[in-house]
This record gives sequence, structure tokens and C-alpha cells, in this order.
Amino acid sequence: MAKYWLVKSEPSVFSIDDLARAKDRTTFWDGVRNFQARNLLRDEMSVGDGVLFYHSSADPPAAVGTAKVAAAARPDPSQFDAKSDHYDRDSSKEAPRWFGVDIQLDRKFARPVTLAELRAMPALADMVLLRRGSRLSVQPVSAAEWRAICKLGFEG
DNA sequence: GCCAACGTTGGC
DNA sequence: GCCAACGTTGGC
Repeated sequence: MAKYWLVKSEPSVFSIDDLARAKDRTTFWDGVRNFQARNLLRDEMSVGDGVLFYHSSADPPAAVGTAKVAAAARPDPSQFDAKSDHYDRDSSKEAPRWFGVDIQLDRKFARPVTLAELRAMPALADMVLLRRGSRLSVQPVSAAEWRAICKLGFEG
């Protein structure tokens, strides 16, 4: 049974249009440096799971489309690269600390579904994204939440 | 640019 | 094991 997720990206760094232009519309989702998000990536995400693509620090912040998990977790090479912003001196190739998955664009929404709209939807009352102080860059999404957001994004 | 909220680190 | 300090996230 496929699960559903939400990933955040700052569009000034990597937007859904960047994903649409990527080879095979697929990118390696790297740079996650939070243990809770890491655990979800590494232990819970499976090929075929649905991924809501969310633009954070955007104007306005919004869910902008859907993607899929195209490959399960593998070690994130940037943790071993001393020149990378994501370098982690405490990690090792024998026991990598950080992981990433491949994300493939499914479909961009017909229109962005803004954070304000999400907050206004009763069906999303318990959504992780909308919880006070929620900062996880990889989050679980329920099937009902997924359906409600996709309906708005694809059908207006 | 501000600031609330959170995660991580490190001193003790 | 506690907790203060610090860095980061992300909405506004």
C-alpha cells in the first residue's frame, strides 16, 4: 500500500519547474540533515509512494504538484564532500548518517494551493505541515489529506 | 528583517 | 541527564 509524503523545497534553490526540467524529471533528494526526516527517508519511503511538492519560503508558500519516490534511500554523497555545505565530518562511508531518495515529478498542479488555503480546509486540521512550529522538511501525509489537496490543485 | 519554535550541542 | 546557548527553519 503506497504511502504519502510532503517534501519542502525553497523554489529559489530548487523549484518544481527545476524538477520538470531535470533528466527523467527525476532528482536525488539530498541535503536532509534532520534525524526525524532522515528516518522517514531511510526507513519509511518506498518506491511508488506519492510525494507532495511544497514550496517553502516562497510568496506565497504553496503545494505545487505531485511526485513519486522513484528509488529507495541510499547514502547522500554530499555528507562525505568536505567542500559541500552538507558535509558532515562525523559521518563515515562505513556508517553513513544521511540518506536521500530519488523523486520523480508526476504532475504539476493546475494552480498552486497556498498555505493559507491549506489552513482553511477542515479536512487538513491535523496535517503535520499545519501544526504549530512544524519544520520537518519531509513529512507524512494521510491518504485523505493527499486526496483533498490534489483535488484542489488539479481541479481548482 | 524579525522572531517564534524547534533541534542539536556541550558544559556541568 | 539537565538545560542554556546556539543555529536553523520558515512564515510574516
